[in-house]
Amino acid sequence: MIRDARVLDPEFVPRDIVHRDAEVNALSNALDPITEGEHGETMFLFGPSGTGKTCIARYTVEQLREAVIDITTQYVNCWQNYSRFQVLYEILSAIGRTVDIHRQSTPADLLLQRIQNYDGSPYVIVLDEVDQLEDKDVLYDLYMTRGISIVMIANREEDLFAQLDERLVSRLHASRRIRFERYGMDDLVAILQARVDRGLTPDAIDDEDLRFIADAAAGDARIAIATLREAARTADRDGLAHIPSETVREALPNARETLQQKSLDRLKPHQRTLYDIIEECGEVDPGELYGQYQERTSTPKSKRTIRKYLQKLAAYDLIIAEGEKRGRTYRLAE
DNA sequence: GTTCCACCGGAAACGGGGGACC
DNA sequence: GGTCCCCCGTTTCCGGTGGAAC
Repeated sequence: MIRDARVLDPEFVPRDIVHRDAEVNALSNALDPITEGEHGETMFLFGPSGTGKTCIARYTVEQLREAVIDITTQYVNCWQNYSRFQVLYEILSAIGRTVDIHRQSTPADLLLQRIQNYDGSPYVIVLDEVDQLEDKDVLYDLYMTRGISIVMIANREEDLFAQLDERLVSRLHASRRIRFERYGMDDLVAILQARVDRGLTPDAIDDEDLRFIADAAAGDARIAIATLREAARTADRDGLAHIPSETVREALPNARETLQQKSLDRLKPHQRTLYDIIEECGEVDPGELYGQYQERTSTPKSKRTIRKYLQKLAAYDLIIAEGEKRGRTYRLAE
């Protein structure tokens, strides 16, 4: 039944984008000067998870690569590459100047210097999850580097700008922003249908079941595609030529669990302990949480480190930190 | 209204690990 | 081998803040 499993991969970038024409056009226009050998505009893409920001950025950059023969591009996930050094290293690696760079001892300033000295083809950098960068000053350095066009992706505009210093805010104030709203029901159905057409055999799934998935995903394309993938894999494993409705319904919780498990797998052991405690307690205040954490760990980290871990868990959407300061409690995300 | 205190989060310091240089 | 420099995870310090107790 599965003709092309890549299409069902959450990272897959389709050849044709459905229902994001305005966003694609806005980003294409901003980067269009590059086709004339000029500099692209600095862009921000804002919106909730699963609204297609990363997909649109990758797609548009790919289109640009097809239009411009001589161009360099790099996608950097600032979640995985959150330090100044890591970001600069990723950017430098795309222009092949990292051979003699050592991750433990080379000064980050040397990496920046090499990027600033780069005088090759136009360079487009996509910085995904840019709000997860620990050192935001690197954005200023990159902004001031000529020959580089930057596309930055984050969930919430207010949260990102609250983290930037005034110098950066004033520079980036004029940058263009594209806001991504949650997908509507019909949009999600169309996205799923496009994946079905390319990835599955004809009539592999009923329209009604596609609508069920779209409805249950509540505007989040990640969940919708993961559910389709889960259902298709189950039916394929069972040797079926058609995905039964009950398989689709069973796939939904499994898909959510798979997405959540991916986040859980990225946690360090101490972070996982914290998650387990919060899961068992339902809702817990910081004092109680740290007390239980100390009991379960032979070499507990400091309270400050635990607060950093909890911030990470919240940023992963695994937990919710409710209230401020002393009135704060932690509980699992829905 | 005031005081106390738990908690948050920024900044600086610390220490381990690793490469470069002499 | 010793020293220096750097990155990075962690700890320490501390000012700010909101809720509880008085």
